[in-house]
Amino acid sequence: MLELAVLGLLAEQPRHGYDLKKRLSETLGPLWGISFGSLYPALRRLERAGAIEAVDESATAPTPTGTHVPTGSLKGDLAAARMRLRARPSRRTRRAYGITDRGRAMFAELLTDESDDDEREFAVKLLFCGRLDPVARLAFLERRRAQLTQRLVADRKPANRTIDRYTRSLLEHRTRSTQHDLEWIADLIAQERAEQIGDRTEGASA
Amino acid sequence: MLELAVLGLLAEQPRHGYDLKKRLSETLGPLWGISFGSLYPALRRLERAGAIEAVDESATAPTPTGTHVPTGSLKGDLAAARMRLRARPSRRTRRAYGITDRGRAMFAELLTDESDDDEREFAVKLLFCGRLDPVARLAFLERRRAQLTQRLVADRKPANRTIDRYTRSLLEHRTRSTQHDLEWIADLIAQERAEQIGDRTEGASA
DNA sequence: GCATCGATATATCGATTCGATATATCGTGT
DNA sequence: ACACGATATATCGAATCGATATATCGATGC
Repeated sequence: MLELAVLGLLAEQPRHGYDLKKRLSETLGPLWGISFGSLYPALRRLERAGAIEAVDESATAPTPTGTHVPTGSLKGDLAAARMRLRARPSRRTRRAYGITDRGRAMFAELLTDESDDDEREFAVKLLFCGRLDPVARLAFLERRRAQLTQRLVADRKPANRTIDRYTRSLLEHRTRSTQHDLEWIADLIAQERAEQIGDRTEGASA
Repeated sequence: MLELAVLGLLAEQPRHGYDLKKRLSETLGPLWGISFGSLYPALRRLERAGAIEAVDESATAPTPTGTHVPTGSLKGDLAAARMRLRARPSRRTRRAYGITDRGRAMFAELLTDESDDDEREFAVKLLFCGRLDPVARLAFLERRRAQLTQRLVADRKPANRTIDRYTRSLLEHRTRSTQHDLEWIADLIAQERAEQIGDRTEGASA
């Protein structure tokens, strides 16, 4: 799971641990607060497996991450100039990783696997599903749709036991949320289909 | 977290592991698929800590869990009669646990703690917040509201980096979901307030 | 009767993840 | 000069997961 996320980000460009964590927390937000205690071990795992490797920063990365958008003050400019001079910002031995071919293969495999994803896994895969071919992507979204539909069906028959008031509220809210999710996925699917038809038509007319 | 959930359920009545897992998965649903690999160790932890203890089933439990609502056929009745005769269904050495005073104290403490809950923790606490006094319950709900409001504010300023199409969709959906959650909590809070006022009025008139 | 299947039930293992903590550097504000 | 907050990596023990093993029971089919 973490490995998929890490490989997905590193496939774009080399990054270091802190940066990976920031990106992922920004995007996955409250759904998954990744901790360094899992991230750094994961990086070492991936490195041992030959999926990623340490790279020289500044070589490949045009945006050195920590640029921070200086406040525009004179001091800010000076600081930026100093940064540029030193070439390597290097806050406490920064270690950037890049993805290898082996890693790319691994990523493709993890992204393609058709298991019954939980909320997190779905979110992570969605984040990278732009790298799937249209057919696989549609299948991925359809799987999610089926899953949510199934969940709604299960929610339909309320448990026979006595339900506390707050429990009932939670259950009802969950059902509404699932419906909300379902509409969202349905929209995504509709868009995908529209585009695929569009592509075909263009292809035929060309 | 698991401890809070287990103690909360056992405070109602004695239960065994499998049953606990079923109840929790039913209610927390996709948010938290508790595994036996965490449940059984948790039970032993709690037992070691003197928060729960093995109890004789059938002694306290009027509903033997596995009642299953017989199909109404003759065979079903016979099976039920056999069950009743044997008194102890006992599928593979079933171990039921009951809560102790120590456990009740622990539960109260876990439920009352005012940390910044994640989604799971909030759901679990909500499940049991009926056992909080009205003031503490309102405070709990208000904390959640503040948290969600804060999250919306954070979502407001979109990252400066380039965002992939699916990432954007995910982000937008997350914001909508948070709004949805916020409305829900606001409703719960409104209800609480209405009732507290109602109680005060009744008390004054009595 | 008997075989088999699915639900019930507990247990354990290795691997993953979490949460807290330690440490260090850098830029900024005072 | 100093403190502070953001950046950055690392590690530890504990909690959790996911898979697997094992056993019993009731129901279904032959």
